[in-house]
Amino acid sequence: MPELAEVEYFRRRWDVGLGRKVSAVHLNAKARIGRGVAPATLTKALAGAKLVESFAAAKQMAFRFSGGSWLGVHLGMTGRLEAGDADREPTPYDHFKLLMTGGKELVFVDPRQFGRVQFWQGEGVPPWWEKIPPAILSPEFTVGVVEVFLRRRARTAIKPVLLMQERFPGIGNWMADEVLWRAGFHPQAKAGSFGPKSVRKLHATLREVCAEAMDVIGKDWSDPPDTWLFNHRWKDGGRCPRSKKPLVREDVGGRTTCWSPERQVLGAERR
DNA sequence: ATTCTTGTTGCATC
DNA sequence: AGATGCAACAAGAA
Repeated sequence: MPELAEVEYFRRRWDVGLGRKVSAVHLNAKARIGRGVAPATLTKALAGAKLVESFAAAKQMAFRFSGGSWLGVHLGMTGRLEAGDADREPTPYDHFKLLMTGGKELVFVDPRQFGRVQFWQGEGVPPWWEKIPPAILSPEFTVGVVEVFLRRRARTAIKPVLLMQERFPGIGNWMADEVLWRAGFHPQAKAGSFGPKSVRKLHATLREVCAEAMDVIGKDWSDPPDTWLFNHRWKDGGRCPRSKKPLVREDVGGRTTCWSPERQVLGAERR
């Protein structure tokens, strides 16, 4: 579920822990989400540490604690962050939990366990955090870098290309479909067939969808308006909010993809 | 019962 | 060497 804006939303759910100290750490050692992290190391470093600040970038989060300790969280497909008091009803998938002063609990819930936690202690930001490419909403995300990347992935359909985190950090399945639908490009158009005008259009639409998603979903997970593809994409018999014609759902590059055949025609990207 | 899933990675192949 | 495609991970939901 979690893409760019949902990740930002979940980051804020742990804000209740800011300024509080960790009184206990629970990591389910058998859960896949903790692969590579020793529960004892985590407990030793975090117990008594104060949660100082948090960050979200792409589909990742980082939580900084006093003492130079960093917790990284990736939510995978079904992960979510919750916060509650001591009387919070546990779920069977509370694989990681921080008990905080004041009786607050910060919980990482993930049924499928494609998500993960990471830990790092040292000067500055963790190495894995530094490797996250420039955000789509940052000045470094230029038309030029999009153009170069599309050329490099020339023979791949544009849909799976938009899912590549190395260039489009935070874009997931629904955002990729939303972008292509708004920009009017067929998901199976080859990345290499995009002309200069279309690359500019794609770049601008990526920015637009990211900004609107952060605004609508990132703040309080409001329902997106019906003018987005988002509200129609999973429904059988769903219709395009612009053309009112039936939407199509089909596998593209291994992922279910929804588009409006009326508006997204192969070849339109050549301009 | 069967097929689906809003993500990533590692591996085989081109 | 770099690009491409796909199975695997796990478990609930439809």
